[in-house]
Amino acid sequence: MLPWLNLGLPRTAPSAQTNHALNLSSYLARLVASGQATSRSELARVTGLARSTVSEHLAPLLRINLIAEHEAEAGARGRPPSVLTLNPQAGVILVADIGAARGRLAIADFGQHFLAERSIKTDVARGPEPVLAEVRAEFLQMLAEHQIEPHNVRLIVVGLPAPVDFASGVPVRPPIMPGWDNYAVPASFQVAFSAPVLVDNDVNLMALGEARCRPASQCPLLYVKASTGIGCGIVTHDGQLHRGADGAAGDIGHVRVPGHEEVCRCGGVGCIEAFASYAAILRKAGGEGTGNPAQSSDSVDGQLHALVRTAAGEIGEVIAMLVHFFNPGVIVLGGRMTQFGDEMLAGVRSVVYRRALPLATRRLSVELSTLGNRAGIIGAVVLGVEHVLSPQGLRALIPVSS
Amino acid sequence: MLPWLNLGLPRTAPSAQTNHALNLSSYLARLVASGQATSRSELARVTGLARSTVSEHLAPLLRINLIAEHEAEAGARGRPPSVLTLNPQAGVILVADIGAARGRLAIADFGQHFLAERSIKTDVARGPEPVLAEVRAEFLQMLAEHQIEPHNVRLIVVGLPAPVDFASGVPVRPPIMPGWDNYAVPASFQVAFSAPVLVDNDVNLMALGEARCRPASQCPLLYVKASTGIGCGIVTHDGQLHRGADGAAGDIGHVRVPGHEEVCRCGGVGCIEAFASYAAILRKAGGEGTGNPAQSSDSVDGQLHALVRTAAGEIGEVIAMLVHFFNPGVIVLGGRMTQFGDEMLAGVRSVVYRRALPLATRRLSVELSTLGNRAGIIGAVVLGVEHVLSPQGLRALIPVSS
DNA sequence: AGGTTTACTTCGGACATCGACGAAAAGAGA
DNA sequence: TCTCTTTTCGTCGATGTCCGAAGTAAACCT
Repeated sequence: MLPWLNLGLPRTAPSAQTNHALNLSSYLARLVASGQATSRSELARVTGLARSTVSEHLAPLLRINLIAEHEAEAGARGRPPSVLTLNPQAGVILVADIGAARGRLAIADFGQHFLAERSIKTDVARGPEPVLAEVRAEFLQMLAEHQIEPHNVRLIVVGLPAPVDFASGVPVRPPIMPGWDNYAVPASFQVAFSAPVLVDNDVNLMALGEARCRPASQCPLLYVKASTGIGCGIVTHDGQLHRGADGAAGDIGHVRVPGHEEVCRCGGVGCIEAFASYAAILRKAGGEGTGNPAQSSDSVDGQLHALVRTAAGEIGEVIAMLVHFFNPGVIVLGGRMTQFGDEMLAGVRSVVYRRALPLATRRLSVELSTLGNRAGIIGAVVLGVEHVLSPQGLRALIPVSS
Repeated sequence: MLPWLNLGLPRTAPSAQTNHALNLSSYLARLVASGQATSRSELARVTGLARSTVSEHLAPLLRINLIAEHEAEAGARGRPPSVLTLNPQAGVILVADIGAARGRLAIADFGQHFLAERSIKTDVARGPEPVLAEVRAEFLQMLAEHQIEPHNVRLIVVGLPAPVDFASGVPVRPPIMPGWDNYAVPASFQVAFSAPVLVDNDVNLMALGEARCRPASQCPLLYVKASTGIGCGIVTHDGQLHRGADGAAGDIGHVRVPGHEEVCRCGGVGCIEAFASYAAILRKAGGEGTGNPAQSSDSVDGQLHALVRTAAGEIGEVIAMLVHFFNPGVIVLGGRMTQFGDEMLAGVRSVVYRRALPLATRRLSVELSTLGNRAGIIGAVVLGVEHVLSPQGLRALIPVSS
């Protein structure tokens, strides 16, 4: 006799009928957005629904101009379909990937096209107000340059180099951002825009971007970023970001590695990011400061060469452990350390394949990021589009008439 | 301009209408099974559906006798409800938690009551045929003793101390089970029973059992088992088991810890389970063999005391790393190491709370398993009940008439 | 005995989904 | 050029799902 077991129940009953129509509309919109279907007939084929049902649930999306249809150039046999796309005039998403020293801002529409993009200097140590004020100003300027009315902004997505409580959009105990703890980032944007604001950890956004640019079968995916710090983004087998109980998941920079006594900015000793991060390598290589030490691995001098190899190996040790624990399908390496290219990749791979069990590495692939320093804003666009096209997001757009 | 992004889409369209009714019936059945609702009115309140809808979708479940209703003893004001329970006569689930040296078998009904339970000796090194044959024989004997017809067995759930490909039910490259690699465990049971067979890693089942015996808000949950080996089961924030890309997730026994050179049975050097597992401690404590060295921490002599403390600390180091990476809401310690009780708990806790970042440990609780050595069979029953009551499971039971 | 409360069933209406039919718009072939 | 085929799209009735209202049942309270 057991106590009652808490069976794995969804939090909400299926088919509360009020939002069932929204679920279908949302599903259709996401199929169109992902390019898996471009006409009503194709949607019917992909979903298995009747064409009439598809048309019915497409109607509200066309009515609010979220989806546009235009004539297709013919070429096939029968009547040419009316091609469905997300309407570029439906509004834009503002995304900001704020790093410790630099930030990347962009404007995207729901069709996942970048309308504008720029990189700015940020110094998060100055505190939230000046940094966010500059981001807001840059956003307004970018909008003006492209003649986009601010009220056409549907959503703002911000990535921060800190643990973030995603539900409230608030950084929690950031180790490197004095003054940001519990700062209400969404409210800061709502002085200039009326759109909702999503805030997430920057590495989470990069992981999401990489995951969505690959076949879903590669999940679970681990994105490891090595720049000033070392962090990790986790995408589970069903494509969801794993943020952990407190939004602190993936914070592997302060894992202790043996044999190193460097003092870390977190106050601890022997943290991997105190030894193997890009910043630490620069320090050891002779304090070249902000200079760019390596454009390609050919120009790496001997000492730097050795430092990168050792650091990559230590990172590989940690990754090998994560492979044991999490057994991902693919590991993507990102951050400024990937400037060292094959040096970095080989260093990590050799340790991972040597250390981890054959079963977990048999089909594992370890790769460099294909998105480079745009992974953050791409992931932010993904998060934004998925949010707007989610049933909850559509509820805000579709009038309650029906 | 991006390539098309693979937005996070569910693999199947919502509302294919053919199984929509099944979804609702499944949801109702699971609510009844978990004890969250015991009458039609209560179901209506909990789900938000109309009472008539509840009755309608309950009907097929009553018709196939999966759910039974009996008169309630009165006591409240109005008409007493007809109490709904999972019918004990609906059939049984056979569960087996097969360990390296001992196995635990049980018969349970869908109401999550254990009808029979016994422990047997197993020696998995003898290969799959003799071990599974004995399990089958024991099952048949247990059924006979309780006068249960073998054709009333609806499902068989087996836990094995090996990585398992859950979809096919086949162990893959087990490190300690010679001859089991790719052995078709389900087929082995189908010579005696006609029921479907689920096979999973034993630690996964224990993690599932612990997770379901706690409020869902404690997820994500990590279950760490330290016995002959060291393993870990992962339950994500939505209550799902994370099995990894190859079914190898949680295999943390072969994480390397610094400062130890013990040779592990996996062939590596410095694996944590070669140093800090229960078996390793017994070896070091003087090779007492199969004797039971500690019934309570009072009887632990000084040397054993120190060994346990050190081992718990090393396990704590690994757990601290997992906390950094995964940020769980609760960590449950299980396995034979928990015989050392508070000694073990204190050793792990002290390291975890000292090592991990405050953010991730602020609300983290580290606890001993409350289910003890029954966690495996309890988790197996959970997996079985959830499988039978899932929409797919119900489809097999409910005739296609409607 | 009658009122109150709670629980369950039945029934008709509102809505969703489907399949069938027909119209529209292209190319293919006579 | 005209007709046939092909593919797409819209419309309409049939079927099934879900809801709310009304009615019935079974307890307790006064």
